[in-house]
Amino acid sequence: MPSDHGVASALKRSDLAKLTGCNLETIRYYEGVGLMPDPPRSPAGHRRYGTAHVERLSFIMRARELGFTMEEIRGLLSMVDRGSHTCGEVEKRGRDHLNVVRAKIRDLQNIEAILADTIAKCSGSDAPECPLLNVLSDGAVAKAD
Amino acid sequence: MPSDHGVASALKRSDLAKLTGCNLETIRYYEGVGLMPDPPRSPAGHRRYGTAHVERLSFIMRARELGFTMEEIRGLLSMVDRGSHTCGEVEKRGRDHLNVVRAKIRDLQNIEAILADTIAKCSGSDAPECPLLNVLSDGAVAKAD
DNA sequence: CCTTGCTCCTGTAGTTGCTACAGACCCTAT
DNA sequence: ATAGGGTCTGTAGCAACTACAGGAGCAAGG
Repeated sequence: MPSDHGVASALKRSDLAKLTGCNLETIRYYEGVGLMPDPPRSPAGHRRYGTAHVERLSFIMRARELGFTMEEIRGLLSMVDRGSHTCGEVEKRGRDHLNVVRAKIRDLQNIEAILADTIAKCSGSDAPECPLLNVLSDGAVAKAD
Repeated sequence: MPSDHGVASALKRSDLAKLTGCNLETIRYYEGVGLMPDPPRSPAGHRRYGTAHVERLSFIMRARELGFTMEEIRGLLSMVDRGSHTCGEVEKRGRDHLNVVRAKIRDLQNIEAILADTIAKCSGSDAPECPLLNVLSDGAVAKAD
């Protein structure tokens, strides 16, 4: 049985990584940039984590999955840390992010439409003439008329 | 009238930037990474561009607008440079890229749905209780039932 | 002719969000 | 005791640029 040096529910960095699905190195990175607190250390200097760390990193991971940037996550966390957050405040940040997500979707859908339309006109043959190359060379976006 | 040191249709880097909409520094970057050729120089070492450069950079800019990565653009350009490209080959690269674009759209639409559903449940009030924070804390994605 | 102010040159560092390595420690099991 | 892992640190790398510092050139006004 491994000693835990008296630290309650002491998890190693690799344990935290497995529990949260976060990359091992990324944990150290988040500590460096201040998203995660510096954890207590074992006498040999090894990081020891508890349930609070698991919860915080899980929060970060889920925010990441929703596409929040690190700055946005930092903002959300500091609101929660201050303990003075309101649903209205959080909602506003969520809405702002949603708008960014929707803008990205629109951009990608534009690209998708142009690519799909253009590729649909490709012969796929061994000829050098190619509608997609024409679009790239001339900027002419073929109309579907 | 500024001398052009005998270089036909000699454009300065800033001219090329304006003509193509490319950032000034990015031109130098593209030369460094080999997307653009090293241009001829004036006696004082200043870059001098011609219409071929304008066309190549325009090609790159349009590919960029369509979301092609630099490696994809490099591939397209080298096919054209070899002069041995076929429509089938170009179409395949276009299709591969289209698949990537569509995957990104799907990912973002998932995010959008979760965010929109969750935010719709926010009271927007001064209460600390917040559906969005709950999702981030628990991973519970609210159902619209 | 000379200065003023802009452009251009180079190399390098910063951005975002990680990821991966090298080389040194430490810990566990046999 | 020693072999193998895991952990520690600092640092470099990725995409794809962007920006800056410090020096040189160049065109025009006085």
